[in-house]
Amino acid sequence: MFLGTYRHSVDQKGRVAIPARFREQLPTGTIIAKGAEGCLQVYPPEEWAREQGVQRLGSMTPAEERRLARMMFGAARECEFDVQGRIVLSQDQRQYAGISGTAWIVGVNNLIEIWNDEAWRRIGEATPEEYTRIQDQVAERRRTSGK
Amino acid sequence: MFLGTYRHSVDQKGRVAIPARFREQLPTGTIIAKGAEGCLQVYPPEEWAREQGVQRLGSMTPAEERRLARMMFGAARECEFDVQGRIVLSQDQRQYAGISGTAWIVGVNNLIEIWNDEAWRRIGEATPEEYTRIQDQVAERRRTSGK
DNA sequence: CACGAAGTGGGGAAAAGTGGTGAAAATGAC
DNA sequence: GTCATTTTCACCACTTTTCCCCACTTCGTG
Repeated sequence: MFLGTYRHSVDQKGRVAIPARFREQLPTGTIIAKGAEGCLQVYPPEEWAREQGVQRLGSMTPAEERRLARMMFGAARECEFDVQGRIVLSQDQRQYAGISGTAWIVGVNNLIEIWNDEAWRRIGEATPEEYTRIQDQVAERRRTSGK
Repeated sequence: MFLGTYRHSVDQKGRVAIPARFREQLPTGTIIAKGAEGCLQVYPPEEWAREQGVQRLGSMTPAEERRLARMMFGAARECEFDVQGRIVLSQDQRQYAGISGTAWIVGVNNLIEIWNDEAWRRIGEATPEEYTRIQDQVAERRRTSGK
């Protein structure tokens, strides 16, 4: 389980330190991919396997799903850690996520997300009022849509 | 079962002592997260499991749920007790709950909440009249909405 | 009043994160 | 095919943060 938010620096070579708490849960075969809302997502092998199961292409696959699968799998890469526990974000990945200088590294239960400052401020930070409202909203939605 | 309110100090490192009565009911795997109305909530493992059960993030997760999952898990941490029985509140958590100097630690049946002075005075203290009114309000709401 | 348990505060060792340098590998030009 | 240039990655040194341990104070109890 990945929990917590960390702000780490990204140097000119695109290196980011993955928090030690996260790193020790990430075996080789961990994948980094593009994610929704402009973040990058780090998948442990089992979680990646789950995605592969969900997004399997075939002759009956609708166009939109084909597109998603191409983008997602096409842009993904295996993570390689250096001795200090850092991974290198490719030029392409940094551009996609708008990352330079610093990044937020966020544990989201089953996977990890990497965000640029501005996007995380918009998506992830919330006043108590906002947080309460969103929580109530999702709770209400679950209640009405039959759990 | 967690009962009672305690006022403890929060030092500059963000450490708070959890009351001994509470601590002895909290096994490893206890989680601290943001809660509604600006408090922090301490979940014993079973309570946390029940709470977050559904929310596994994947490419098929709807937007609202993604947002909530990011905020919820991003702000949560596993509690780690030192030898004195204290936990560390992260910078982010302290800011969210407006905590510095002292905090109220409140047992609320199945979980524990942590409040700043001012918020707890507002939320937690009530005159007999208020108390009665709120009780009746909740009872009425349950009656009308089935259950 | 004395004793023990619970809470508070601070200092130091160890771990985690950051930035830079140099060697090796890959790429491209001639 | 060779040489030069650029990129990549492994290593090293430094800074910062975390957390572990010790000592003191306070509170409740016998």
